[in-house]
Amino acid sequence: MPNKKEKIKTVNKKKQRGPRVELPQSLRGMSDILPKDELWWKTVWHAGETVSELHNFSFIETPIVEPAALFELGVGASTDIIEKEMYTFRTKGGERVSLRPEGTAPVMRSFLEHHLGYFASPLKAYYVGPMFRYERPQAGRERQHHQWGFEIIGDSDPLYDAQVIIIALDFFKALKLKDITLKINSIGCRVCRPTYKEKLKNYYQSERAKLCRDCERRLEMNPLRLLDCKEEGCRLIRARAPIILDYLCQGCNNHLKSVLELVEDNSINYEPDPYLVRGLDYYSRTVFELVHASSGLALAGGGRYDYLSEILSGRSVPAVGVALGLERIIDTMIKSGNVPHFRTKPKIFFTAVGEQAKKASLRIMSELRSSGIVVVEALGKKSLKAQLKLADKIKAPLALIFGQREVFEKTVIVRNMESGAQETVVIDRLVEEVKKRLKS
RNA sequence: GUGCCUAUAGCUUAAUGGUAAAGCACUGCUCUGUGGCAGCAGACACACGGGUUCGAUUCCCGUUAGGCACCCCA
Repeated sequence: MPNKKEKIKTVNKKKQRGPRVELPQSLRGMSDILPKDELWWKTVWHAGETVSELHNFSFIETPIVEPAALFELGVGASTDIIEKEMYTFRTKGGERVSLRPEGTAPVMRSFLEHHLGYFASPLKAYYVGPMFRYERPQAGRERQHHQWGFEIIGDSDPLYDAQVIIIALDFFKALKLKDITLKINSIGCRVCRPTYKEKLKNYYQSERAKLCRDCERRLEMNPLRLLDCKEEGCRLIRARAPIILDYLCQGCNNHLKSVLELVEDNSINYEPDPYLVRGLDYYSRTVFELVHASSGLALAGGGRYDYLSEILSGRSVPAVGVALGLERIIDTMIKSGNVPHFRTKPKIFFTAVGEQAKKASLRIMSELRSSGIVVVEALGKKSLKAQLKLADKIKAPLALIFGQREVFEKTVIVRNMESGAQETVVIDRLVEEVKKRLKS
């Protein structure tokens, strides 16, 4: 006997194993969003839609691929994002194109290309979609990630700086995400920033011998980044470094003051951070990050970009915006014990036994669905037992049982899954009866 | 791009220089038209490639992917 069994086993195994093929995997740093995370993503999308509507932001969507020059000009050719992290390639037609590393430059491009200033002034628009950066993945960093962004284009009033901060915080509030701190700074304008940069460079030059190796490099490449170094020695040097606030011009100073006043007026928990500098060239004046307390991760970042339009088109259009990192937000919510609070409709489970019943059931399910009832089935399963097991698994409040007998009687059994009570209902009244039971 | 760590079933984790075990999940049976509980049975894995070896899932190297740090950023 055992011999027989073994023989069959091996035969089956051989049959099942086809030729070995290698499944192409997803690329590094690019992950699938799987059904198990559906509720998280819907929670975020729903919060985003709600907040956008309440603030009257219009929807805009730009292509994922743009001319490489858009970002090289807009974001800044010497920034790390462009220099090392952008996916740039040639198309068959020979154009140099890039996968967008961020959303602001494309929205500005669209604003200028379609003269959206005529649509609304200022234009308030939101976008959501994937962004691409060729980086080494680690916690809170992926090569493809999703951002939800808000832009206000066409006005330089500090009120709008405050508004983008508020809308981002409203987003977090809608997600019930707590412990968010606003880190804020001004990086000045092209009048005052160069002076400060020079001062900073001079100061660090004098301390050069004590700097770490990275900072020696930063001194030449990007002096503002010196302020970011986490080395103990460099931090000590930083403590006595000139800070930009002392070098802001009158205009920038007033602007920052107004923004901070508005932030305080709205009782926003904030921390002025004179060392906050952001890696994109187009920022001017206000820059900020919204940081989650326990992880220290920036969940959103933004600022004013009054020069972007000029760089792209020669026309001066002031603007301010913010972008939220969706993967980081979901990750943070999971880690801080939040639950997805997106509400799905109750699902009722339809079971059918026997060929005839199964054939007739599609029509009945259609009728239920037309009335807005979510119907789940597993008609591929033979036994009623297996079908009811699934009904239990998805926590359906009601199961409908439709078999040979019911086909003839033109009825359906409605089973309350919690109490186990069941009633026979004529098909004509099924929608009505199901609705009645879902309400109570 | 640099450095360190990791890779066993769908998931979480064992063991082993002689091709692998468990829990959860899955399929089915006990129960031919009634879920949750239980029992039983079944299917499913050593990431890929190379080397050392009589023999490698185990040791070594490479590739790929994941984690962490740097760099930078959402």
